[in-house]
Amino acid sequence: MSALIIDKVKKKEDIILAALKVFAQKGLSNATIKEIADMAGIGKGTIYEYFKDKNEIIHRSFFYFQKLFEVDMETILLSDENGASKLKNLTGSIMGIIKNENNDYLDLMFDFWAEGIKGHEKGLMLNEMNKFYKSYRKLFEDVLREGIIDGSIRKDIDPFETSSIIIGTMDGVMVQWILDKKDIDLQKIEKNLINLILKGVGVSLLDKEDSK
Amino acid sequence: MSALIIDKVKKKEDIILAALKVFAQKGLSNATIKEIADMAGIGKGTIYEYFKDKNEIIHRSFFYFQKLFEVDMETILLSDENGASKLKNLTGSIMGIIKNENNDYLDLMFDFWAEGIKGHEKGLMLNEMNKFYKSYRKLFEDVLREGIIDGSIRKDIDPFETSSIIIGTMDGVMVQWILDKKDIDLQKIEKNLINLILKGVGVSLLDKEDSK
Amino acid sequence: MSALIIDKVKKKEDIILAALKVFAQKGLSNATIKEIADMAGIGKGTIYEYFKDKNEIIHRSFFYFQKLFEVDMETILLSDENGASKLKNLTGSIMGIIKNENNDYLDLMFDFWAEGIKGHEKGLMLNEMNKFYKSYRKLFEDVLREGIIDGSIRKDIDPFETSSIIIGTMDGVMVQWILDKKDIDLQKIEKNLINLILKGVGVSLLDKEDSK
Amino acid sequence: MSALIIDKVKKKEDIILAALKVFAQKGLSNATIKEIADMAGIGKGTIYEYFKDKNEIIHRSFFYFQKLFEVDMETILLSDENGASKLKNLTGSIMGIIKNENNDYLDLMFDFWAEGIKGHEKGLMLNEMNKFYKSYRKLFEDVLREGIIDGSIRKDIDPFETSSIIIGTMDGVMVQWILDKKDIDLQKIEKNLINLILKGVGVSLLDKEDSK
DNA sequence: AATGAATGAGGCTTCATTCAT
DNA sequence: GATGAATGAAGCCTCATTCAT
Repeated sequence: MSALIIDKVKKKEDIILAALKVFAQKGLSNATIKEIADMAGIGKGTIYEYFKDKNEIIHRSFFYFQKLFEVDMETILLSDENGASKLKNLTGSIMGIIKNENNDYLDLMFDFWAEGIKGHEKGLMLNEMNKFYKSYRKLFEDVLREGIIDGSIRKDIDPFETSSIIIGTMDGVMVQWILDKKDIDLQKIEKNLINLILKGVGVSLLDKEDSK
Repeated sequence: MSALIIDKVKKKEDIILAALKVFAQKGLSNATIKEIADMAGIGKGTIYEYFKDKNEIIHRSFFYFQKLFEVDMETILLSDENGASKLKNLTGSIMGIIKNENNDYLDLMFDFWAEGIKGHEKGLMLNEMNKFYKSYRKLFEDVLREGIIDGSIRKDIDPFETSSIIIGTMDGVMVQWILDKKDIDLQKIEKNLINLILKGVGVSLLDKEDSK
Repeated sequence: MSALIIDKVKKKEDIILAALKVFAQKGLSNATIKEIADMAGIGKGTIYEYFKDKNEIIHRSFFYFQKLFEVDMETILLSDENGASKLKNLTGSIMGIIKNENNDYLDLMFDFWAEGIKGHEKGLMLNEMNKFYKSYRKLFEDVLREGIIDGSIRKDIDPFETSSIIIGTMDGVMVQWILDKKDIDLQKIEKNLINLILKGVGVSLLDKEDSK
Repeated sequence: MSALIIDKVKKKEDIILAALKVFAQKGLSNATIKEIADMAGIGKGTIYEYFKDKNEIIHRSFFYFQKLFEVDMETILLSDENGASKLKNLTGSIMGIIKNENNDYLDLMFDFWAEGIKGHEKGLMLNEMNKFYKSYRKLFEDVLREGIIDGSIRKDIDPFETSSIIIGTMDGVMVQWILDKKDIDLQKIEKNLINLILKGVGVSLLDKEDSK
């Protein structure tokens, strides 16, 4: 009995994984139920034993997709490093997810963003996305505040806006990478990115003196 | 005669503007020709007097959309300010476009990104997007190099990777803003963003001494 | 004034000739008004100044087409040859039309046959076709009777049925010729055809004796 | 399993039979998928489970239609009658098919002829038609040669051209019959046709003497 | 008189969903 | 529970016809 439930759950996951692959190849609208069923190795009708309709598959796929980006932050946040170090580790972790992602799925980011602000159950997905971003921002915000207190992060920054910017930076380079994997080298980007976040690109007066 | 050509061009543009609105509301796939025609205030069949098929509308809309993001860089680039100042102005200009954009259209960014890497004529649009990003990166790269030479930008950054990151930063905050215009205040973001790019968030030893 | 009427008539004929060409290439249903107008070197709308609708063009084209097959029989029929000779000449004349026909049009035979027994104004065209065939049969019937009387045609044939058969023979070889002009040599066919009609293929007892 | 295959084949045939009826009534181009589906007693979409598109239906219908005209020649050809008798039987057989054909379909002859030399996949059908006619001509040609050898057919005819003519004769009377079933009596035609083929209509010198 | 831009009815086709097996 | 045959709503596109110029 319990086994049956597990099987049911397992099969739903199988279908979602198949759906994610097809969605990533064709886009949410252009993917057909037939294609998803074929990819999952089951019959077209069977899909409907596990999901109400195509929309539900999209939403479940979205939730599943989102989980792939959840980092286990505990080890980072509970370490006794200073804020700047934690920020560095956090950033590295997220870049690692993007980089290592078994990236049949990553392309879907765009589709879900697009679907989130349009689509039938717009509200549901948009809400979930915003929750996702909010928690991310909170994470970075906390680390930034910690750094301000421990003196490793500049006092004159706004932790809230800045957290938004740092996260954006990673999304943004991901976009360019997805669009042009040949031209963009995520490995190199990562180093420069952390460098930029911590030190900026500008030269201060002190830097100048430093360089004397 | 000349008037007719102008009218023809004008009408194509009208249709594209209508299409952009509908695409932004419904998504590229879900938008129907009927909806576009209605939005343009013309008959369904008329669309086909101006465009071969729906795909052509999508592509033309994309090109039109892309033009909205083209900034007139000349005044910035030809000024006699130093590289850091130019970088600041450039960033501000682009943020200005995002901010001021008559934002029925901005949502489409996601759809075009998604369509670019999928969709039927994937190659065409992807190519165009990459050209767009390449030229943007080149722009920033040149300014960064200029700054390195004039001493306003740190020597130890990689101009190519960094240009990619800076552009990404703006795309990334745009994403969050589109998804949640209530929570994200682009105005404030802009200031912090330029600040972050120039100075970073980290505190150097010199900063620390400075703060004494 | 009279010139204007003539112009009008001339232009109708131009359109019909254009229509015939397009019909022959594309078929009645698949030919478009635009194609006909282009072929006639006039505007699409102009067609409707001369014809009520596409159906009228089809019918007028049919009538025009039919005229191409009308032979001037007088010289043949009024000659003082015997029936068999007249039959031979008549057959040769018709084969000549088929053979010499500027054969962009000949293919249309099938379309008109098909349209005649279906199509919107089925009755009209079918009636016309049957009138055409009736008069042809009458022609041959009269010649056959003449031959029976003058002793050049066998007494034991049925002039009515036989006229139908002789005409059919020519239609039938035309069909094969249209379908496969490489394999079918109308020139040779013609000789054999007249031979067959007059003498048949069978060997009579008398023939046998004759061949001794 | 085997039953399923049979059912699938059976259903395809049902659809083709329905299509043939509708095609015969409306013409190939004017027949709609909806009409075919209705005639077959199934849903519009179901058609596409069995056929790729309308064109495939047309082609399959054509092949099916063509089979209706295939005669089982064996019994005729293997008989020990002479060539002339075989010719007579062959002709009678074919006339029988035309006559007895459950003739909702016969009208389609024109449409297929027309489609064959135009239409999208012109080559395919034309080729098939020509194969059909070629094999028919070969059949008659062989019989004629046989007759020439056994002395029942005149030596001075060309078997190839003549076979073409004889087949044409039957097509030709079929045309007249289809166009005007009231006026044309196939029954009577048949007798006269065989008579004409064997003896011709002309009176030879020998005939004349014979009639003394 | 001549035109061609505009139109929408109507055709073909796809595909999410149902349901009988 | 699993399936896929059947379905029809809905979308794209064509094209005969109208009509303002």
